[in-house]
Amino acid sequence: MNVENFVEKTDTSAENTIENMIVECIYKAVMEQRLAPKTKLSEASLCRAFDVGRMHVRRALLLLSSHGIIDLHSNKGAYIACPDKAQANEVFEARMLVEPPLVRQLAERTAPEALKLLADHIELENAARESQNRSELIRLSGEFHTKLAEAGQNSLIVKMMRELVTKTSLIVGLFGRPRSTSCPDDEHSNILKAIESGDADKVEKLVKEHLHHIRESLNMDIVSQPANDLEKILRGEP
Amino acid sequence: MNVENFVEKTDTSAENTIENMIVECIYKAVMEQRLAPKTKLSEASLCRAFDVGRMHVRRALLLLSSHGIIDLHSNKGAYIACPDKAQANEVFEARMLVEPPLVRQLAERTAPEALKLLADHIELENAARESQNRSELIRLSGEFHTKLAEAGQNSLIVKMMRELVTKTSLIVGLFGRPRSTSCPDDEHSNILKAIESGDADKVEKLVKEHLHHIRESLNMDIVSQPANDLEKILRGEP
DNA sequence: TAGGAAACAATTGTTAACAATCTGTGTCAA
DNA sequence: TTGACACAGATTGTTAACAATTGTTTCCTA
Repeated sequence: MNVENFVEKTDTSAENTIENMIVECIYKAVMEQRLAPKTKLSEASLCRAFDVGRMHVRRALLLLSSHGIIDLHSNKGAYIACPDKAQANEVFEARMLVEPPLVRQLAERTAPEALKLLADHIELENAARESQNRSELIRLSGEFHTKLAEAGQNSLIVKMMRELVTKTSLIVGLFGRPRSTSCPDDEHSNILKAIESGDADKVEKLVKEHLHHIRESLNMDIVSQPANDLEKILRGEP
Repeated sequence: MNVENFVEKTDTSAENTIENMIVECIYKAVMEQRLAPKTKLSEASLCRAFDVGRMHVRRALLLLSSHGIIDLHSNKGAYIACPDKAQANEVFEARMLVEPPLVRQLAERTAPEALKLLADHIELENAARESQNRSELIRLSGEFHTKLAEAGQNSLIVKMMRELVTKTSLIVGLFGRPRSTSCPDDEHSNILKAIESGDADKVEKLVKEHLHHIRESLNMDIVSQPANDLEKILRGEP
């Protein structure tokens, strides 16, 4: 039997663990702004929601906190992260640092298949926009930037972009105008066109502008930080 | 009493947890190349080493694996990551993407205090080089790049650089010439000078060259990947 | 009635026992 | 000698009970 060759078949970094499943679900919920900052994620409720033991939930929470998506307060529980102005600025600074060279590299050399995936993704965005599926559109708008990273074929960059984009979702939810989606309508399409035309300077400029637009659509000076106690007083949130 | 203001004094993201302590120690050991790739980190031995319960060890291992520093094999244990050629290339690609814009930004605007810290660090490197303290020099050489990120004041970038630099340590340990330290002697000093002189183009070029030098000092085609069983057969490693 | 202490409930943190899996060794038969 | 099989030991994965902390309610007193 040639079983030897298949050792580690199900094993090697399959990442199909329960913990990762929970993490993925919460990432997605945050991306769709269905989980707002400061929302409490109690262990018991997560156990029920995913029908798993407390151990897996706690491990998932640890991972999420190490990614900065939630905050773990000792003896008090896990809460969706609520970035303040300074942290929001850090996220945008990091994106301004990483994304321009990333797309520049894409313009210089990218496989046609990767470009096709990006084009398909933009179609999904358009469809969601037309069907007025807001949460879907919000998620897809963010994911476009993750897809850009995926086109770059570097799993480390992809991972970092996923974190940054997810945090951006939190920030837009906090500081954005009520009905705004994080990305202006046709800018993604223009970015893709610039990549396809191989114009590195142009795409770098477009991406910088795009990030600026997102940032400028926010008002970080608002007290949007829902005052912990006030919130509880006004509405009876569990 | 104005106790209200001091709520969360000891709490807010203090990060002084046992898990983080363990993670820090292992990071440091990897940076000093005292923990070689494929080294097994059994739960029991870590419990003894740090004198903590198994729970904390397991949580620390989970964090390390999510950072890509160790690999967790189901039911088999935790092993220091052993990057293959492809993964090593990803690390260098990511650094080539992030570090040039990072130092460019430093050249454009950096507080004098931050530059002082970098100069002090280079002094430490020189001292370690002269006193032939190899493991210290290896760690400091890597940490210089982390300090560059710290000078940029962005905790997200710092975190990413720490991961990248630590993985670079693993890679250099695997593919590097036996006695080489990861960074050529005086290049750090030249980089700092270029930052101080505010010459963004020059420092970007120097950093790119620096990364190229590190990469070129490696031979990734060697079978350095210590065959799992061979290693155990030849030496009686615990 | 307001303030505060005490009991209670709910939630998180920790430990220890148990279950499942893997590793290595020794025996036996071909 | 080689291979298969079974058993024992060690290691990891899981569960459940227990401890500790927080938050809330109740009740008593000034």
